[in-house]
Amino acid sequence: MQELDKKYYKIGDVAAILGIPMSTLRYWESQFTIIKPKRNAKNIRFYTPNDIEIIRKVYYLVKEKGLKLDAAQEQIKVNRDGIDKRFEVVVKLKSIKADLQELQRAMELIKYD
Amino acid sequence: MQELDKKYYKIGDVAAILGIPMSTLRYWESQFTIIKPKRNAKNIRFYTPNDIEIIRKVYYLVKEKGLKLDAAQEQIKVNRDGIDKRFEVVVKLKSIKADLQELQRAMELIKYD
DNA sequence: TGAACCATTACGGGGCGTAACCGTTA
DNA sequence: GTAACGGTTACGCCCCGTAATGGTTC
Repeated sequence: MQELDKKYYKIGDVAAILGIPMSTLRYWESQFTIIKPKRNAKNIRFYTPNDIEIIRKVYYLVKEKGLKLDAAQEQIKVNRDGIDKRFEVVVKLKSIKADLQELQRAMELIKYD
Repeated sequence: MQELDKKYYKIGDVAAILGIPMSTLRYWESQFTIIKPKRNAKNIRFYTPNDIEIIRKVYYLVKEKGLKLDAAQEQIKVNRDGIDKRFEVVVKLKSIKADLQELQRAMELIKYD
């Protein structure tokens, strides 16, 4: 749990922040499995900053790129995978970099043979 | 112009090949700028294999991934860019590979100093 | 003449909100 | 009481074909 996630927003706050009607936020929540704000004992929604980021992505994909809701949700999930794969590539490149540095050190030694 | 593009298909052929009604092919043609089959003097559509490939991508994006038509067209254009960028990376990696091979040759020479 | 093509239009289903209503809590 | 929240429902717009119609070519 990150520090950022300690702050919560009510639906009205989120609507104001993102410029999206509350009714739309509720509708999206009914359609997306990835939008799941917490609730308090009185059943009031509480959104974390992470929830808001997800909704921001949905807004971008649906309103600016014209994806259907299903497709948008799928895209968000796939994007996570994409990020993971890019991360793996970075790890491999760092490994290669280490090998090259090792090679460089070896060559330095030759100089002073 | 590639050899493949010398073969042409009429709309009924394409409909049979892809399992898409002719009416849908005509409708998509009216909605997409990237679907432009040639016409003969009698105004009959003639699709190249490349046209068919584009339509196949549209089908995949619209029917299997659930994108809107606009979004599907945009995706196909973006994908071309993506392919171009991947190609650029390959070029750079080949350049690096050549450098490394040069380095390897240099080290071989040291052995026999 | 029938089969395959053409264009155009009107209709229908589904997706996507949203307005409207009523109830509850602070 | 009023403002902000909750849920539910019904309506409406728009997207996406598709059926229907009538015309042309082979």
